[in-house]
Amino acid sequence: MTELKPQTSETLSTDDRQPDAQATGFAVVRQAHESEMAEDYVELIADLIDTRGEARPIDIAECLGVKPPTVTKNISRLKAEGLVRSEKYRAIFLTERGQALADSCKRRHRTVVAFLISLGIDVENAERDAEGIEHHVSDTTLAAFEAHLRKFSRKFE
Amino acid sequence: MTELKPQTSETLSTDDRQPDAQATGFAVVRQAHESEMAEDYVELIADLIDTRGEARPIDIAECLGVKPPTVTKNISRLKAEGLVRSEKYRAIFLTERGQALADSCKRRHRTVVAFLISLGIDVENAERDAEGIEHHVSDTTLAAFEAHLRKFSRKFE
DNA sequence: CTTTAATTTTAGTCTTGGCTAAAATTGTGT
DNA sequence: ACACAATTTTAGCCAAGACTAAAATTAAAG
Repeated sequence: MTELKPQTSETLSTDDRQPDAQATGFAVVRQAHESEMAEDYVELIADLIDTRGEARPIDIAECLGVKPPTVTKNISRLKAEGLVRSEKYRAIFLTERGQALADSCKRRHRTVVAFLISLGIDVENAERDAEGIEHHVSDTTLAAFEAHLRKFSRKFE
Repeated sequence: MTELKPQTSETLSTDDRQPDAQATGFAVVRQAHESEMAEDYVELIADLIDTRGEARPIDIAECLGVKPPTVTKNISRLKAEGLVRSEKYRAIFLTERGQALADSCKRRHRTVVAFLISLGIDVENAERDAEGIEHHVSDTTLAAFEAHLRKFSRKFE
């Protein structure tokens, strides 16, 4: 662990990283954006299969707030990436890899939501913010969230 | 404040919101993505003016990890939105509105970074994750982060 | 002051992820 | 079984935001 210098609101350093460290940061964000679509889709597909037995494009479209043709196009990309299986005019299924991705996304999502709730944020806001935040939480940060949750839940034993 | 129902890792509800609440959530994320560019730029421009006296496209490009033509194009969009002022072949300046946006972004950014650090995350990871997270933190969540920080900093008095 | 280097802009291309309109297919009700 | 409704796909469009190559302009060096 790097030296824990307790940095409070007072100790606000202006960003003094080297330009390319900063640039790398922005690149990381841009890269995260590219996987967001895949993550949202596989997570939702898993959910729909769980709750309704199948994942139909029209339901995916409604849940995501987009139109069916958008779903068709994106599904074909996910298929090319080996995350879903699908035949024309049929419901969508996840491949092994797709299922694995869905599982880890779901876990991450639930951790972020539970974490925000543990901070006193109401469920609706927690869900909304988690949707955006979850794609940018590194493993390190996820671990910190989980640690905080464990500490938090001990208060209720 | 909405009822604080302590929901721990055990109490993990699968997402039971109505489809359009869910869809709205994804729409919110898509909308956030559209303002990310503007936020990153004005925040960086303010920073460059502070630290180097002026914000040149080539420096913006290097800091963001993109090529100069990308900066030119994006700056012209920000200009159309009334966030920056610029004349051909000259450095970039912020308008009143741009400065105000930069200020609130900077504050948000610093809060998120300080919050992650208070969780025990090292500075490098905190900075990297904050870059992505900050654009998806609602006012409600930001307030919760600040509340947590105040509580945290009391431990060091 | 003039030549060269650095910077900025223009022009044109690409991919992603939205959309509409319309065609193809599947599913349903009588 | 057939007509109508719902769903899915195709085709073609758009805007954002990245890129390269090359032209325009500004800055620096001899």
